[in-house]
Amino acid sequence: MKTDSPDPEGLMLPVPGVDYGPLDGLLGYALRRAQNALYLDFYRATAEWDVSPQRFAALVLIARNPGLRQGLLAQAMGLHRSGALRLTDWLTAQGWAERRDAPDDARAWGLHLTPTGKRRLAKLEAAVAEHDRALLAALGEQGIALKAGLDRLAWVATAQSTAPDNKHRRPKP
Amino acid sequence: MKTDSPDPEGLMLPVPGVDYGPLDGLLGYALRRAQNALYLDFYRATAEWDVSPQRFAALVLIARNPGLRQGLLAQAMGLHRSGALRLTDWLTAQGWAERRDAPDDARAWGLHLTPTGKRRLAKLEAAVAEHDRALLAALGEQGIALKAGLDRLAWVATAQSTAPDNKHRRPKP
DNA sequence: TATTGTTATACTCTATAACTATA
DNA sequence: TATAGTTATAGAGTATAACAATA
Repeated sequence: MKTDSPDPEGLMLPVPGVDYGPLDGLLGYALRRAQNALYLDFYRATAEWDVSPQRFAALVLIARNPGLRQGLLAQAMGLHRSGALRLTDWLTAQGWAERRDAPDDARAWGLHLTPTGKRRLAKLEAAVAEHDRALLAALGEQGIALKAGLDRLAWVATAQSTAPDNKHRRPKP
Repeated sequence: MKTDSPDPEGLMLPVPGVDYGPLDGLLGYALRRAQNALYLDFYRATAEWDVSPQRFAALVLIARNPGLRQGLLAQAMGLHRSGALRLTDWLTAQGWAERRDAPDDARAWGLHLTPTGKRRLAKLEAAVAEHDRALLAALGEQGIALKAGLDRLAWVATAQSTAPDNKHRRPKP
């Protein structure tokens, strides 16, 4: 018998012969498909750094806000404190970032990139920017409109779910 | 001392005073922010059914393609076989769906909604459709363009990452 | 009394690998 | 020999809860 070979997982391609019903018309499903594709493409474009999109975002935030607190990082990324801790642990273990004492609060850390991290991030940022440019180029003028539409959608959906007459229900508390 | 109360996690709101650097300009980051917001809003709008967006998609696929194989479900959703198994386990355990013998292949299952599942899905689909309509309404004519842009982006990003001159590297194999 | 970060723990999601029973 | 599904396991990711040190 043949031992299972790894399948090319993750590609959320439309399967011929399968009826997607209302999914094809939903904004939310289109968003998921797009994010799935973009996620895989991000990995391809940044393979040599082995950094997930989320970790990339954390690196940029630390780089642009030297001394950033873990708590603020969590808030900016929509994470729990403990999530920011794990994230920071990984970044420090990989040599990207380091914790230094915060000058004004003995409880807190200030997060900083290491010199190595700065050097690596410069190249990684360039690769990500190039990746994004390639996508925008392929989309043409639709790309600009898309970006604007996404920014607005984030705003609208947030307004909708935090409207005062709506019950808040977080996923699986 | 006060025992920790659960924080309102998951909202990826821009934090005042934090510099997001290049993130604000990236298509990929805009996509992530939008999906984050939409995800939370989906949960709010469908709270009484306790079904995630992904499980909702599975239900629709089974409903529109009675007798669907687990393997095809996996393919359509970009999952591994074992992922479709877990998903199906959950759907059957909750009374949404059931496995029946496939008429033409003794190895395979045919997936079907239960009568209860059909009844529940009708209402859930209506709630999701209404949720989507509300978003589109709030976006105005930008919404139509956004939907089209997302469809195209999924296509473009897929083409980019599956181009013959690009190395395939799946995330963390 | 509240906040920052930590530890310990648990649950979800999703993958890999090896297995079975069919084909 | 290949395919459909299963089992067992492992690794992310992210949450909760209780805690220490500091504010």
